[in-house]
Amino acid sequence: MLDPKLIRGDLQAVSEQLKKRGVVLDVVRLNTLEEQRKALQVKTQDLQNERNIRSKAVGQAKAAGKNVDDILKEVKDLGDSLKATEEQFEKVQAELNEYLALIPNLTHESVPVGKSEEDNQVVRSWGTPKKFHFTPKDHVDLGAQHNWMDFSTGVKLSQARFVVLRGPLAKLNRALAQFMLDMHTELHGYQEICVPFIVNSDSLFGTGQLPKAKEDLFSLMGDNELYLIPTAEVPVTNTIRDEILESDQLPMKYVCYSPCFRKEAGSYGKDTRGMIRQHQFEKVELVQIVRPEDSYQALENLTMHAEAVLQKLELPYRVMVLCTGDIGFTSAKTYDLEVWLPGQDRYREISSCSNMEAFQARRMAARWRNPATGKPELVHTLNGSALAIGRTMVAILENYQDEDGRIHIPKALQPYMNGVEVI
RNA sequence: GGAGAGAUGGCUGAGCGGUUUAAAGCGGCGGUCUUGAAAACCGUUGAGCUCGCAAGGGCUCCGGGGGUUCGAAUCCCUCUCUCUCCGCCA
Repeated sequence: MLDPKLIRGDLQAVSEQLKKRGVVLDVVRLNTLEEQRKALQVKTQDLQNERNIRSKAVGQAKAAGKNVDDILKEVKDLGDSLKATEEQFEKVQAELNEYLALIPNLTHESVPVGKSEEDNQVVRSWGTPKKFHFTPKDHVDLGAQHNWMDFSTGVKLSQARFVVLRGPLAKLNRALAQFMLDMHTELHGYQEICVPFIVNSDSLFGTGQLPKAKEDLFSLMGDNELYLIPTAEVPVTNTIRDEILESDQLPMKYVCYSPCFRKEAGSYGKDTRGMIRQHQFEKVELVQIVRPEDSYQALENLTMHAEAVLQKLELPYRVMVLCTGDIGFTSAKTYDLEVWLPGQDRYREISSCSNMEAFQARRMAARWRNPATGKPELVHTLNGSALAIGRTMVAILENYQDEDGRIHIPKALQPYMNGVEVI
């Protein structure tokens, strides 16, 4: 959510900024609603004040043993008009909030302006794509050879975009999670956290998945409105919802392993082959809660922590800065890490690291007490995948294959595979 | 799943229809005293919204939502959560 004061104070500037994202604000409607809000709020509060004063007079008159019939009649009419005004005010307020909740974050000035994925820019590259003296297979063919990666059973158990992993690949999946968690806790100073994989709508509103991306969430049947998490970002970031943190608690750095569930509603026909786009996948997520002045340095650090995983696994990748047209709803600046996939002969996204600034914090009422002012102020929140485990497995299969279709295990990962060097 | 009890500021806890503008204690912060500290004493200490150039006003919040009333922390309905006991259970 953007600062309502900013929208009120300089709607034109906000509107210009959002145009870079391809979002057109209904300036006239917003102005109209805001004028109505102001008038109705003032009127409501005046009437409430009046009611409070009169009601108190009733009490005093009664205590003094006077007759209160006249005052009572007077205040009753006041109550009626108050109720009507309050209803109007709440209606306008709700309409305004509904609109505000759908406005995306403003992008940082360093974010390149662009329309689509095509306009994202390469920031840096690491490693060189390996030359194979044979035609490399893709992960689907490699995974199928011993029935280690089984999509048809996934369909039988659930539906399309689910997979069953067996034997060495199931173990590789577990090893990767363990390896990443150890790296971030031991080398990068994150605290491991284990959270619910089912969350309520308040949490999803807090991190910005609701109301806008509701169609991409799996919801649970039952009386309560509950959803499967699309990312650990939701429960982990929401741990500080409605909190006022002391300054010595910052920065908070959490690493969390979790499954993620996404309907992929907008991706019909995209990546239908293989493990790239599944309804359920696992991920190790980094979340940082920081002071506002530290958030852009934190974004650089967090991105490097994600990169470190790829470097340890010796997987070639490049860092992209997403342009204004491709960046996510809640983000002010995002770096995507793209890993080289020989089977597809191109780079594919394996991590996304973002600074949300105060966008989520405002939705969550997540604050810290600034010692300089003594007042509660909004924190900045960041998160990034480090990494998506399914896609990392895909990258290892395709990059570490030999002519026989065997997979060599990256050195750093061997201790997590009981010393096995090849599968 | 069944029965009962409860939810009040950072914490403990009073209030159960009208000087509550939420008592009191603890904690926090500032001060006096002290070489320094402790103790004691004094003062101070919630959040959000809003009007205003400012000074300074006003409104809302006692788990969430709704209702009764001129007036609700207090009465009613409902949901959520916590605790105790019973049942079931990885």
